Amino acid sequence: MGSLSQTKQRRVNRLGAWSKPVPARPRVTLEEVVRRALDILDEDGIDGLTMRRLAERMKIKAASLYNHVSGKDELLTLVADEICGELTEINHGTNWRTQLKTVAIEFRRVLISHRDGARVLAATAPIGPNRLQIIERILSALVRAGFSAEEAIDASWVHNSYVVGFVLDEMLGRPSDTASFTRILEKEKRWLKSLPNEQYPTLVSLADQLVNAPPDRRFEFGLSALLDGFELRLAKKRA
Amino acid sequence: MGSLSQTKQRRVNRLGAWSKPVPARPRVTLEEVVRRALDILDEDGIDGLTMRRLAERMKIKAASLYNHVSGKDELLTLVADEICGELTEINHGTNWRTQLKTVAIEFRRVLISHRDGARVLAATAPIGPNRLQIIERILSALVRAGFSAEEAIDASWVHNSYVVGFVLDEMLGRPSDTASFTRILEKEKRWLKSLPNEQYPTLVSLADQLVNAPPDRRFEFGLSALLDGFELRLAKKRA
DNA sequence: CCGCATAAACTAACATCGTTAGTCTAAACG
DNA sequence: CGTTTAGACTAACGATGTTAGTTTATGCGG
Repeated sequence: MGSLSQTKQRRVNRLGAWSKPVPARPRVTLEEVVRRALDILDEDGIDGLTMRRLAERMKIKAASLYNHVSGKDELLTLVADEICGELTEINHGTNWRTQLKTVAIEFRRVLISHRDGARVLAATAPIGPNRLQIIERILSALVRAGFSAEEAIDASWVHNSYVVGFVLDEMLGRPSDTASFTRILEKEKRWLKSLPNEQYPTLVSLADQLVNAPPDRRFEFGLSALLDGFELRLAKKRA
Repeated sequence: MGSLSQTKQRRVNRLGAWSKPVPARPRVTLEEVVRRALDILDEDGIDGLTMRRLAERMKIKAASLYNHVSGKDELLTLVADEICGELTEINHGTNWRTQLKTVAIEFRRVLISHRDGARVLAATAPIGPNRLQIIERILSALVRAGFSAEEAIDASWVHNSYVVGFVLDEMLGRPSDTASFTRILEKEKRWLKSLPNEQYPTLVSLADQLVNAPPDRRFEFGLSALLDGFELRLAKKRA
């Protein structure tokens, strides 16, 4: 991953009253930093994940974090990979389609389980072992299934960005609190119904179903459609 | 690169000295604010779009922006809608599939044409007339084509989040400068090839094609697959 | 067992950021 | 012409990411 930046500094020993006793040498590890960051993310979301708050939680000052991480960007990248580490192994016994479906569903579940998980993924580069592992698995499954290299690349990429994009959209403006969420839904429904009928006839007439549409069904609808499309291309090639 | 050279002008509140006469009543309009914000977005990206920089560009102080906009969130929402306003009218003569395809391709083109356009969309609520109009069109096209209300809702939602999610992913970590972009691609290719073969065999072996895969083809691949899936469901229902 | 190099903590500060409070001014209107 | 008021202003607050320089204590070679 990114090289850790370390500053070579001239050391000047000054004598004087050492009135403030404090530190120790190995206080925190990188793994701990990442784990704690993920904790904060779960509690307060990505906007609450601050270098200062993270440091405070670790009983450390903010500047000290830069001994373990080159900046917030690298931190988020590590958190993203940590999240992706929760995906379980792929089942090699099944066919490509159920593999892709399983990974997608599990991926979404994991992303939802961490507050702003999708936003973290969408904001960081797809590097890091766990994240690469996911792509590798999808890609190899497609190649083994008979897709050409080009098709496999396109399909795996699309597969990945569909999941992340969907969850990102799904979670947009969603409060962590469940009660206030249903209140928001109610408000949205009323708002939808109130807008001009001439301009948005379909939107207005379907307002209720639009708001109440279960995200799980929506996700699987799109996923199935996508996989159907993939399958069709594979079938055409065999013919 | 803000220059500090601007001398602060003394202004005495109470008695005596006035200094520079200044203001006027209707200095800026909301439309102008949004348009300027979009200009800045294009030049410097979403991180460069700052209330202060926007104000400066309009020869106004930052606080004055709050007379036109409730906050940065609303500003971004307006910018998002402004971007969506660039989509041209849908062609009602064609069938649903080409309509969805045309909108998707045009949508992506527009999002790409504005720096961080997808990030703005992904960060704001889907309100605003232009943005709603897009959903309305897709939705009504699907309903007219024979999809059930539920299917049309799911499909239009997926269609929308696919486009935004794809472009978001596509543009991740992409510099505005073209020259430095190809340099980054080269570096990524080398990086991909350098990682452990045992863990990522497919990724490594397909490194070149992975990096050189044209985004346009990828986008249309996924889009066609998705539409194929939609079409399949429609056909099944008719049977 | 000791001194020293160094990793890792610290303090302090900088430059920005979004946002609020309160003041003032000039255009609009009766 | 006086009053009202939208819309500008100044000033400040509290955060944020990040850098520079300093201090400390631990591990290691002697």
